[in-house]
Amino acid sequence: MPHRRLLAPRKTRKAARSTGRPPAGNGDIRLGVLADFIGFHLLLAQNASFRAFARHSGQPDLKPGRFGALMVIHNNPGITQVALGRAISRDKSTITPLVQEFHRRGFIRRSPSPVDRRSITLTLTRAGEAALRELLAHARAHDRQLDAIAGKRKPALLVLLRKIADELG
Amino acid sequence: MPHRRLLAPRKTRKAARSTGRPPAGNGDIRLGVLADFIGFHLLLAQNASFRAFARHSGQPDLKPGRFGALMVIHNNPGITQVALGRAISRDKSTITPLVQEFHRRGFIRRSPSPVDRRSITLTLTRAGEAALRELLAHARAHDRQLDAIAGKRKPALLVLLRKIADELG
DNA sequence: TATTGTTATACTCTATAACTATA
DNA sequence: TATAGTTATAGAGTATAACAATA
Repeated sequence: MPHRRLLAPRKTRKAARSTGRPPAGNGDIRLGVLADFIGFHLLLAQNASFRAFARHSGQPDLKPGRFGALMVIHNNPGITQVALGRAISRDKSTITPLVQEFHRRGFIRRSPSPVDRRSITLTLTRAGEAALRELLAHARAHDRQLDAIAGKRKPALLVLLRKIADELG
Repeated sequence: MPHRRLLAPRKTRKAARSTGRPPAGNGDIRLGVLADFIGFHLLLAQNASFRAFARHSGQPDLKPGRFGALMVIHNNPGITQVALGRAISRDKSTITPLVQEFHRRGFIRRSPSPVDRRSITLTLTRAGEAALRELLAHARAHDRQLDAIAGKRKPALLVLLRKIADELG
């Protein structure tokens, strides 16, 4: 169902990040029919997973959306800004400050496209690759927690999640 | 937010995956090691579920966060603003404009608490219950799609998702 | 002193529209 | 005409801090 954030902000601000958890004390709240909705539990699980990752990633500087962008640049070196925007479903005007931040931090190289002088191609620098590797290490450690919870049901779980993403997307 | 969408919605993804295209011209993006992460698929599934719900809910007027709040008030009539905030993990300063909007639209009644003169208790009006019912109908229809995808594995899926939310939350 | 609700303010993320320089 | 990237601006959602009333 509801694809609404019932429990947690999808990203926490600096102050809230120190605790990393939503305020406690809602134990006596009744959820009603929501309790049987797959979508609702999907939401809760994803939020918990995200919070746990943010808590342990130790990269308070690298904001939520940045990870996916780094990943896409890594896997698609030479991608243009507009293509990056399409890949992560963001408008080009949203990409501009993002790549500016990456550039300021020395994570990417911006080179004029050899084939289209309007375009700028993006590639990760050594520092960018290193930052991504570190994030990936945290992501792997985090996913090992999830693996431990899923146990031998992991393949079945992945199949279901993939089906949901494919058939509903 | 939905959160970080790493993939464009399916319709905008290009099908052509065959010949020698430039490494990254458009939406044909390679995901790399993320592909085996539970957390990543959780994210995609939740985003897809969210988009599908938003697409079919046909309630442009009722903004995202509002549904969960209505639900909580329905299930906990007489709840105070601070308690509502805790239930949906929002600060009380975020709740104020939310309840003001509900009140303006005739969805809730605000009565002074009989036991604590600092508090205001919230209950849904007829109109509020009706609005919630309509949203619920959409939510149910949406979750039936998810049920169809999960099939007889639904109970096992819910168990896993609950475990993830509990142990990581 | 602590808590409830309100207000003032600020920050993040996002988009649209207008602009430029190319195509 | 159309597209790539930048800039200006706006809106939604959230939070912190300070306040008055009350506990």
